[in-house]
Amino acid sequence: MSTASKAPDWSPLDADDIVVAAARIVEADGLHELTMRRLSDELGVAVTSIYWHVGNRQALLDALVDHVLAEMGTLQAIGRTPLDRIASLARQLRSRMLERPHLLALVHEQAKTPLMFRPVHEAIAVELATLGQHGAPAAMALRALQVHVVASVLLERSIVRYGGDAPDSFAPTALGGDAEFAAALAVDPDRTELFEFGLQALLDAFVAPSSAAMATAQRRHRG
Amino acid sequence: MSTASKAPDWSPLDADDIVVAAARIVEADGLHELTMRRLSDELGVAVTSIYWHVGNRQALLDALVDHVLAEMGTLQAIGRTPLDRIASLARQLRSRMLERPHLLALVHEQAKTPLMFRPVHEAIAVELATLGQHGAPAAMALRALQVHVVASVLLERSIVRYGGDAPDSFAPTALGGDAEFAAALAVDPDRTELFEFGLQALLDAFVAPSSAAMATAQRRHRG
DNA sequence: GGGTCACTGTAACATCATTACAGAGGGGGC
DNA sequence: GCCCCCTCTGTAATGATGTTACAGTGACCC
Repeated sequence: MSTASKAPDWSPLDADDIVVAAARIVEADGLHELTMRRLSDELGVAVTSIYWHVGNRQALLDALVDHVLAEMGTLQAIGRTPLDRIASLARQLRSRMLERPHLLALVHEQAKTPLMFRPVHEAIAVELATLGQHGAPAAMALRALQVHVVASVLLERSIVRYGGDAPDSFAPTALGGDAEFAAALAVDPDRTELFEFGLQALLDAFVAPSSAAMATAQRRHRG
Repeated sequence: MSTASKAPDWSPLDADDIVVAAARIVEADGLHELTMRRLSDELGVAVTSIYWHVGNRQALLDALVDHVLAEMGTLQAIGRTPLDRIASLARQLRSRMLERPHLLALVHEQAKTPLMFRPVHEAIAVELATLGQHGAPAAMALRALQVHVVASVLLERSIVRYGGDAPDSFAPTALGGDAEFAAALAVDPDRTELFEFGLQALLDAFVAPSSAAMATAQRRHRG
């Protein structure tokens, strides 16, 4: 029926054009600036055209989320060892998410945050299998990585938006006089370093089944 | 001047009453249900009274965030070893945050997420000092815990809201035929177990300075 | 030429945050 | 008493938002 492009020589407004324009607005000025009127103004059409093409605002947001998720594509692992390749995937995903903070906030608000892990989901699963991880523990490892990557970016954006008037500082007396500790808490953390710390802790837990794996194994036996 | 309570016998509407009522609305029905009209209706006053007492909506949200943060109070460590005590603090904070999902979302939207770590911030810092952690590495450890606890709750809420029609599943062929792996990914994860996995990985990294600490140390040397 | 389909524009409605304005009630100064 | 100010409340308006009812407009088909 309407599968062909129908020769739209006069005004080729498509639902996709609307989503792209909406993504540009959100990425530039944030979600609260995405209003139906501004969107129609920017596209040079009437508001009702937006509604005709996408339904309503919620449908537009849904399409926007799908667009963002699809745009992230699939990432390629880099490195020789499986751990290196997993780490490279995690870092790439983090970078890509940090590039679009407003769209990230949108996806989170629409409760689709877990889907942002998709670009690396399968690749990391393959690496975990190569690493010798199997069954439920491998699924746990994959999800622990997901929590760390996605959630740390989420929190990192919040820290950046917060601006940070050194809220983490307090007198070193409580720390046994460790002035260096107190000083390190007073300044902005190196967020990349922080990300790497948690990432390496997880990777260590994968290869060295120390107390982490033990605890979950015990819990699994009891449960 | 107006420090005394002024004998308000006819209608003792206070800014605090407004914040409490707002907190109740948000906790019950979510942030989008918190409208100035509904708030004034629920309090039995006119909408302008709200404005007179708290200024505007943003000021109300700020006061609400402060109220929520103050209400969380300070948590008490439980356990004999420092690691046990740190873990208990992390678990308590997580539980407390999970109890108020809507207020949690509010705090996050207001970019105050990092402040939610405050109830355990100092207590964990003390435990880290007891554990022998000092200076910048101790600050890094503290912040890594902050990221894991706060952010994992944030993501967990998103997963719950998402509902989950098993988006993490794919055919086991990609996993070398590990059907158990694929099956574990198809069902809802045990989120408490997932939290414990990441927590234990971090605690292990604190006491066993393996590749995690090594990597950050190397980066510190180069940087 | 008439009809239908895809699409656009005008103008309205309800709801929201916000505010200009006019009070009401009491306390203090005369 | 009386007047004024201070604190607080209510009425009614304004502008922005999402949404929709309704009327077109142009192209295509028979």
